[in-house]
Amino acid sequence: MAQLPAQLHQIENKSRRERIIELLREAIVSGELKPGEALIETEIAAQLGVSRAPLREALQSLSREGLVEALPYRGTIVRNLSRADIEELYSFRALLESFALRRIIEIGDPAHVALLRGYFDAMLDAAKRDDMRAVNDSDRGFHDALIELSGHRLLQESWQTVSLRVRQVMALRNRRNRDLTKVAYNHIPIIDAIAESDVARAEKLLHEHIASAGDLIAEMWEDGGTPNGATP
Amino acid sequence: MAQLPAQLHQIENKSRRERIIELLREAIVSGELKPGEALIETEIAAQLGVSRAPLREALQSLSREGLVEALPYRGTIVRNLSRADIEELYSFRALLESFALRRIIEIGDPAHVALLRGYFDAMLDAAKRDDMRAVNDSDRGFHDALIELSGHRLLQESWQTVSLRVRQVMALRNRRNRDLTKVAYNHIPIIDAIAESDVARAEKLLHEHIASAGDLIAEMWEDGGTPNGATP
DNA sequence: CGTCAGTCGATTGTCGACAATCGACAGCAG
DNA sequence: CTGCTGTCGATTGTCGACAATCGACTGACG
Repeated sequence: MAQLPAQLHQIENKSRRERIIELLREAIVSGELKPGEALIETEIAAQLGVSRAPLREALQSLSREGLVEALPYRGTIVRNLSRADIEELYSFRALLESFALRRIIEIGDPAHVALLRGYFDAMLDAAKRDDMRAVNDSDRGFHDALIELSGHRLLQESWQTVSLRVRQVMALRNRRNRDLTKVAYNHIPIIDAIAESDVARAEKLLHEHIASAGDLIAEMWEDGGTPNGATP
Repeated sequence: MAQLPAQLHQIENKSRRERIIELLREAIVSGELKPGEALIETEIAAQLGVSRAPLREALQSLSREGLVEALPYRGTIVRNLSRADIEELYSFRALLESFALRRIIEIGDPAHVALLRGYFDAMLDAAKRDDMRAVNDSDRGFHDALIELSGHRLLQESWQTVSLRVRQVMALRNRRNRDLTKVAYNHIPIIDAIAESDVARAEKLLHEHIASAGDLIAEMWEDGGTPNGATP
């Protein structure tokens, strides 16, 4: 089994369905497709050059993930986000991340802490360049890592959904320019608490960190659509 | 709009897909379809008298729920459950129910407590008749209610997945006959703690309640298949 | 003018047939 | 006997056409 030139990449061999899922998912969480927007199967299928079968299966998946809402015989729309949804999202997010954090401290691997510090360094670096995009990416990396390092697969599954919706919310809000370096430095006490295995303090800090982010967004949120209750 | 005779039921008007989902889901969580078993599209479609299109969409959903595993071009099998899966399942379950419990206490509605007591009464009643099935149903009702009463939709979504897998695990284990009335009475201190708004105590009791149930099952679990790691 | 049955276009739900991919096995070379 | 290569059956992935359902519109009727 001769080892071929190392620069050969694995070729992409995903089904149409999977690629459609990723494509639509990215369009939704990036805000390109806005809440309430109708996803008409015939249209999208034609646009992507595929038949409706794999497209329907993709929409089915997105529906399970909660990114879209499928109304029987009436179509599929990008799910609306009410202020209550935002609050639920962030409270649930705090729950999941707290759990991950407890497990990480329980494991107590110094390499984990080092990895988290790595994300902080990248975040701070980006903040100094005032590169908001990079700051957000590092921030996401940090929080994703928190879940990943917990080693809890069920948690990771659940996190995916939550994480996607958080990205969507962040893409949709009016971006208020806070002091980016300040945002980055917010993560340091949390990492320190983890390093010191201080569960209570780490949990408290993380909870505040997430809650304040959630409140900030919830406050400026205007219920565009009527997710479940109406204003008739 | 004349009110028709009250004994008229809403007629079932679900798509084939939905009915297939429910049917297969029930077959899996009841243990009728065993972990590792292959679900061949052509076979099942013929057996149910439907085409493969709605069946595939149903399998897609079950795959998202984690009840089955879809291997590209190689078929779909009922997901295997390792001992590690059981432990993850119960630790996550404890997390979700604790969260629900905190919210219920925060809401502080006496009607909620009354409802929970209702489930306990039914459970105790069934236990005295030594009706294991009814005890399990009431137990499930109690824990489902806990989630429901929290009023947190995202939590409810997440719970569905967890709840289904718990049912599956309970259906698959060798049923050890414990003292049913003892099982029922385990719930009383939790309800009392909720009634007294004692978060810490309620949470501690609930956590123990779930952990002991999980440990009991995990101990007697024999890793049938090799979910992710192998014994070659 | 308001109400209600009937009709219509748009869209989703379902079907049967065809194409693509996989693992297993047979056959050949060394 | 060992290892590689090509073929085959089984199964999934995809397609285009048809059926079912919905909301909006129309128009008659009180």
